[in-house]
Amino acid sequence: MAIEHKTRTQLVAEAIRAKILSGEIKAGEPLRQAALATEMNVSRIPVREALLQLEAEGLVNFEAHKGATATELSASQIDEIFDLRALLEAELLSHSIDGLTDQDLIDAELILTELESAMDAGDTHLATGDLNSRFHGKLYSRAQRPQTRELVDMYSKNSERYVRMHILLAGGLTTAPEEHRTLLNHCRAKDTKKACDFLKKHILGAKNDIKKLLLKIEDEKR
Amino acid sequence: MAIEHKTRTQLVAEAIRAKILSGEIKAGEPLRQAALATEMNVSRIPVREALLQLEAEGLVNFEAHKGATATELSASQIDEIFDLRALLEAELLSHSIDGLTDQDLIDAELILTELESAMDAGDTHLATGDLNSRFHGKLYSRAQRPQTRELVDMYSKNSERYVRMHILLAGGLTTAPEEHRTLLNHCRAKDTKKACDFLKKHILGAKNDIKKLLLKIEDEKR
DNA sequence: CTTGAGTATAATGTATGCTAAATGCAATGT
DNA sequence: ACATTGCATTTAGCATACATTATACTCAAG
Repeated sequence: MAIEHKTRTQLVAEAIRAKILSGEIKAGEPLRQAALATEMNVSRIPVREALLQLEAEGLVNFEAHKGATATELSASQIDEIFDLRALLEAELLSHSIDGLTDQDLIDAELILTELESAMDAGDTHLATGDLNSRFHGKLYSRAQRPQTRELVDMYSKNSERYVRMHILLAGGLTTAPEEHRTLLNHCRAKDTKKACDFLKKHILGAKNDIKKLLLKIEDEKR
Repeated sequence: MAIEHKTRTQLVAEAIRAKILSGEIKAGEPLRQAALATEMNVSRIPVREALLQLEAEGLVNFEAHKGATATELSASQIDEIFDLRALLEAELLSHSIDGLTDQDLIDAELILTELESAMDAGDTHLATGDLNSRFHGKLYSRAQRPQTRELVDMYSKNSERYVRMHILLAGGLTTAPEEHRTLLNHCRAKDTKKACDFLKKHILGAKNDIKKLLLKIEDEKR
């Protein structure tokens, strides 16, 4: 039982990350080192290092002598990221699907029902952020592709805020629940091709919804 | 013409990166902050930040309170990285190929002949590091997929040392030149499917060569 | 009124030094 | 001889202080 000794840098990074993902810090907003430092009772050094880390995660843009801002994803960037996700997640699934145990599939189904009841209850926060990624993650859990997994997690985290925004503004991805069921069934049948193709469609479908919304917002800015 | 004002952090990062890629710093070797700082006549702060950046690039492992080490890629990690490269580079090429101009193709061919004469002259350094990636990069140049491109560049940089090691130890990838020609011809013909499939094979072939070599080395360690 | 140089100010970048954690070694006890 | 505890040394983490860069503002010239 090793107790975790977290460095201030890690704590600060977690705090800022949470703020960005929750929307408390909006896209494009500048992140002042001094302000964050005093707010969290640390010096600017750990703040700087945390920002550097978040830049690697794609949540922050760091420009020399100009400071950091929360990244603002344009419609075209969303487009590309979701294409990447479709590609990478299908790859992961293809390597994982044969290794999925009965228990894994049961677990995935449990997560699904939990997700559905959360959505019925109107809990968009849990429904999108945590449960959704846990469902997908469960399906990828047997892939034994740590680097690919890391990429996928990074991009899904990064697009999470936009998915959530979309659900709030557009009244929810009402198609998602059935799609998840279909995907799960393909996995049960160990039908790799169908499962991966369907997964790609699932992700690209979400992309199109979100992109439409973003384009509308970008237009309205003029 | 804006003059570049590079921060010390950036300079240090470049220096350390070059040392790792050139093999001057070997995989697994610890990177002492104080030593690097005095060596480069800077304080430890820019060194720390540079190491953080390099960690994001996958060239360095950073463990709290224990320090940084140059990453050591196992055979299975090489395996995964090259699979990713095959996937991502094919994706890039598929988005770029239709946009390639005649001039692009001429440029690519010029790079190829330069590469070939460099290899004939036994210049493995130039041949692998720079020219090879410039050839591939030219083919991807019209993709308009900046994030994908960034990933591809990252992974190819990261595996560069292993490719070079392979060339040194195994006497060179003698198949590469003809393969590059074939790939270029498919691009000229705008035959997206053939080109992408061939590119994947090209990358996966290199993977297998390098993996064999790595497995042999890993065995010899016992 | 516009434009441009110069300066003031605020933010980032970096050095120095202190604090705290991890590692190796020695001493002590079994 | 071995394990274990405590100390010393090394190294990383962090705070404070200073240097440098970018930017906004002023004021003068056209």
